[in-house]
Amino acid sequence: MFYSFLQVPRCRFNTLADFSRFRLLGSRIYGLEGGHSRKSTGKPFIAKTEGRNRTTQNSKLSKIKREIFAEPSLTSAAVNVNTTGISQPYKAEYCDIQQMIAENEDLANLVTVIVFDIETTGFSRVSDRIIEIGFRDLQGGENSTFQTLVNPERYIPNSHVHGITTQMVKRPGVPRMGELIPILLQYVKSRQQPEGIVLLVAHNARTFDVPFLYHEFSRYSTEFPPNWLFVDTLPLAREVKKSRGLKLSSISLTALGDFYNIVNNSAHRAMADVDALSLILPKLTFDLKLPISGLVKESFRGSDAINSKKKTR
DNA sequence: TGCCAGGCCCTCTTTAGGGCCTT
Repeated sequence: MFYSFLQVPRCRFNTLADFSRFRLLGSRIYGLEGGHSRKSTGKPFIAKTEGRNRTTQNSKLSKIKREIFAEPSLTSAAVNVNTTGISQPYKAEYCDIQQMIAENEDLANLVTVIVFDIETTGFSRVSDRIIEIGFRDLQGGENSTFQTLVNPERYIPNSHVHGITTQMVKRPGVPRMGELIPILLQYVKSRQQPEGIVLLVAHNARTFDVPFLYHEFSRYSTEFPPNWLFVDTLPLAREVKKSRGLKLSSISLTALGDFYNIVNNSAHRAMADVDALSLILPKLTFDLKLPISGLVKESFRGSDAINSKKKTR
């Protein structure tokens, strides 16, 4: 029997419901069960506490994962990470990751899966800016989610899309990107396993979220940490639709949510979309019979998304 | 003056073009 790493009957991840929350700052709480509001948070900087102590949970999780990934097909031998287009400085680091994976049969214990989403002032990675981010570590535990508005220091022309207004992001306490990056790095670092890798998952990550994030980091002379890998769920959804012959009119996040009966009352708010994708991802990996080693295989570096060129045919 | 995002995928294609997906 084959199961997705996120959808195993034996494995109950206490990540997506029934959690209390810890707020670093702010009063607005987002959750999967209670729906989401487009109203201003007023104090936009929020982290959550979710359920149990993470150490205890990790212990159980590790045991479960050891059971899940005991199958030969899920060992590191199956991992074949594509290094095409990787710049030389990154290549050495990337080889280190490959070596690390190859030397560890217990791959799952090395990988932290974080679903993320951004809201922006528009589609141009060059001229537009990020105005909201949301992150969720699917392992759950304390402070497993991270979300905040971001002050882009400019007018927001597309409030009709996400409900985020210029006034909202100009409030005191809303960080600018330069202030947020160190905190974001610290958040991800706090979630990863020692010497582990992080899979950051987003819908249309390759051509939207990752390039946007990359350019924002570049503006502040910051590079993605070498242990960050990205996964785009758009091609996964495309593959599911193709291989299973699903009658999906679209593979947008909204359409996928509808298809899998996932309620999202605040689409186009970062954390609401993160929560939706957090529920869609297990469905996709299950349908594709994709273990975590498969997700690693599907992953790419941030620099790959920037350096890739349009295919010539 | 005109443009104003860009990469992937599909097909009525491959020496191309249009739709999709993200905000």
